[in-house]
Amino acid sequence: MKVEFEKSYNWTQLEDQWYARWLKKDYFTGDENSSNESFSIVIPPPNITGKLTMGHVLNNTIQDVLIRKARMEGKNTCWIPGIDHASIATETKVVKMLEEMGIEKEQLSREEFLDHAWKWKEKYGGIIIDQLKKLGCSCDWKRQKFTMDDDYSRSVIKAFVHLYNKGFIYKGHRLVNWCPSSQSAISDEEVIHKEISGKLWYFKYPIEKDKSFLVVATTRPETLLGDTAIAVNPEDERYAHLVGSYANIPIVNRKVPIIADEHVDPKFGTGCVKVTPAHDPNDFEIGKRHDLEFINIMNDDASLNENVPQDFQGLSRERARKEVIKRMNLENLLEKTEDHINNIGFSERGNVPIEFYMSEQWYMKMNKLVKPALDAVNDGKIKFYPNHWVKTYNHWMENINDWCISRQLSWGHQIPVWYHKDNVSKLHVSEKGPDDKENWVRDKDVLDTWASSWLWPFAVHNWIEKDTSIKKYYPTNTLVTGPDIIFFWVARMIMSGYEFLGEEPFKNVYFTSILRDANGKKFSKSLGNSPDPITLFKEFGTDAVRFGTLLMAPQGLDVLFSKDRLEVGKNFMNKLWNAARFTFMNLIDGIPPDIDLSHENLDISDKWIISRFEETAFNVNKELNNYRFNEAAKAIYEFTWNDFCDWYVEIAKIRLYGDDPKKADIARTVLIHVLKGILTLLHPYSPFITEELWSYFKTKNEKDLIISPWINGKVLKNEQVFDSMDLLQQIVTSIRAIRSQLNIPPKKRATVYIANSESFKEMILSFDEAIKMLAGVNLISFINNEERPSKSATAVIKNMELFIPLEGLIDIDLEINRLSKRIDKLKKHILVSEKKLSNKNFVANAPENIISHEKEKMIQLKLEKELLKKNLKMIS
RNA sequence: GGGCGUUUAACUCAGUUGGUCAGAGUGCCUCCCUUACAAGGAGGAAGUCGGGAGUUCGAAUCUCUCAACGCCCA
Repeated sequence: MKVEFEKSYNWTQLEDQWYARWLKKDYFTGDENSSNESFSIVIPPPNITGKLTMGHVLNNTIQDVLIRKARMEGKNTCWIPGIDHASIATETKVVKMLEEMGIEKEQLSREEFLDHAWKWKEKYGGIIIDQLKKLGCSCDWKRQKFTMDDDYSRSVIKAFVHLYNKGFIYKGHRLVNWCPSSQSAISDEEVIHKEISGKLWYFKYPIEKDKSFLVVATTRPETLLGDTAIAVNPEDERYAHLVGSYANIPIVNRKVPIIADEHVDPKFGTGCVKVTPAHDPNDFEIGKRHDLEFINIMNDDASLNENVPQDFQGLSRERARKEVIKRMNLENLLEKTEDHINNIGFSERGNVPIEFYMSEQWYMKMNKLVKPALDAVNDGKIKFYPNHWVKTYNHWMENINDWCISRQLSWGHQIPVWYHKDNVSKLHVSEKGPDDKENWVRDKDVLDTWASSWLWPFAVHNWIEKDTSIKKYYPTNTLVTGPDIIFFWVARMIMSGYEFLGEEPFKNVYFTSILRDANGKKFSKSLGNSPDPITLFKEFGTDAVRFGTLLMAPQGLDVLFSKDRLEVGKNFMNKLWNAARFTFMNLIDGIPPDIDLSHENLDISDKWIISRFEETAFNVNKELNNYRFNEAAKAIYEFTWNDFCDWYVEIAKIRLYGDDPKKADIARTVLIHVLKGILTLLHPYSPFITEELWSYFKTKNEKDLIISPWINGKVLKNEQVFDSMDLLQQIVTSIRAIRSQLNIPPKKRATVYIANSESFKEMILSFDEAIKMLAGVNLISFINNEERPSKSATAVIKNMELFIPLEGLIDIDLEINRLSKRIDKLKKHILVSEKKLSNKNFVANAPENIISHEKEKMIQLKLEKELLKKNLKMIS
């Protein structure tokens, strides 16, 4: 047992100390040989380019709460951490770094580039892991995985080959979402649609047969250079006579057909559109239907290629747009320009508008993978919290498109497909590759990062060897992640789980809140509005940040984050620290002798605080089981502050400072018992401070808090105790209110007279001392109805009247005012009550208990009103 | 255009199967540096529960409708 107790909690030192001890004691490591029930979580692997954000704090604290609680419950816990190689993001960073060193990626061989990338990973990839440790995450670090570890990579390749052999993976030549910044294809999910205010240009295209013009509206003038048709709606009578004839594309001077296609919206622009099959998905379909020419006019970086007139070649798309407009204007072919709101797709990573680009890519067929994944969620095998995400999930799954999985990058898992040198159409697909490697060329592309991380729940184990850990820890219990990656990751993990292991990857999915700043703006790097968690840890203490963050994050709603709200957490930690310090300071010879609380003669406050604690523990469990982390935190907070500190500790002082050592020991024992209970319940939220405080009170036989038994709590039927405490609190609060409102100086002791006290007299006598201490009273005197003191402030509790004589103490007018206000309020409530009870329908239809309750309520209200009126008369 | 969510005190949120004077924290006002804690204690003011309609004896709660805001999809 410790001897000193600092005046305030000094977290900076203690956090690191405790974390080091937990690691040393190996508390975080899952035991594959344990026969205890398993409880496992896989971390959503943060990106190696990333630093800890408040989003990570929220997400990982929740996982830590789950895993710490399970550990205390005696389960065989395993929280598997790791990081994600993040193809595009990492490659972008490495390319940039190389540029700064004066090296062009193109100058390097694949191997040389990867060498640089690996070095970069070694240098920066571990930052976020260290930060997670600062946060206190109790991950099984011995199992830490990286998505490009050897065994993990083999799993990814194995999965590809498996799906290829099943016919689920194919190569397709079509329009893809192209990111000109990373110069790679990206999937539909990586395209972010934004509304941008732009323009609509009206161009005149000469009609071949009669030298008149056809006006088309376009948002993308530069694609004119790749137009191969003009299209109108077949129902559109304005243009019916032109269908089948030809127009001339200005600048390029190309003769193109005027066609009719149902896809054309007659209400858009002039009802007449230009068709650029190689650069627009709708036009691509039109092109196929009408057998049009597909002219690709762009390079990989979206500059114009050799398929456009010489003076446009090499121009950026932005430049080309200006030039086309200029030329059209010069030739008098620009009819007008209108403002227009454009829905533009941006590349998620590159943050530039995407192009639709014709290219050959690898796709994964989704239709067969979807079914078991859809069923699992809809049959409740996998539960979502909040449940409403099921609808979003279903909608996406039911309208799923094939998944473009190839990326034109080097950093990632290279696609295990080889093309024969003599005949490119001859493919080899396998994990090992062809035996005669010299005759084959491997596909240069790598897989979409999500096509590796969708295997995460089982590839973190040695899936290929099927080692014991996969049996122990798959399926996992809960996935905690943001709703923004429900399609990218959650849905795909469910599909892969069923496809490869025939079982769901997790039983529950908790979708976290989205963090916003105080103005409701989403936290983002580009806005720079996201606070640095490490700075916050230093300023408030990590426990306070964890607790405060969870306290402000309601299930299913966004979080408006502000530092002020972390103050709540910090103050709470201070309160807890001081409650423990108080308890500790009152232990005379260390922890009191072993007192069996179930047999000792406890006083009402003891019984009350123990019952309230059990009830709180019960509620905390209930809330946690429903993933209501804010509610559970609130329950601990309110119990600790309002019940334990404000009432129990204050009442206990009577015995601690009294002269009966036996009674004092009982109070000490209860204080320690409840305090340790609070530490237990709070530990998952705030592990450092609770472990530290625990160390002051733990007995020789007890372990560190992190592995001490969890408390489930129970609801004790203890009405007498609750009624007594309720009465005490009412009396104290009423007296305090009178004192405060009538400006009775705090040091001035008051005398309280109680009339009509028969039924409560004994109860009141039993906590006579508590009332005196808590309410600043020197004498409590029971009186008859006839001897009511004149000139008193009064309160009515149950049917008792409390009198505090005013003579010499205060201003009578204040009391007159106070009583009048209360009487007005009572009148209002009585009116409502009377109206209800005089309603025949109410009396006839409402259940008996409601009616009797209403009657009783009205009697009480009336009684209080009458008594107060009487007293008002007496003093005025 | 389709879907989802939100709307309760100045702010952030609770409010379970409809019935108990509609609650909490922060902020605000008053008093108090009382020997665990001023990062604290005591008290107080503050709400036509987004608008409208309906169901019901009774609606913050159920139904419909309108509105505003946010997110996702097309």
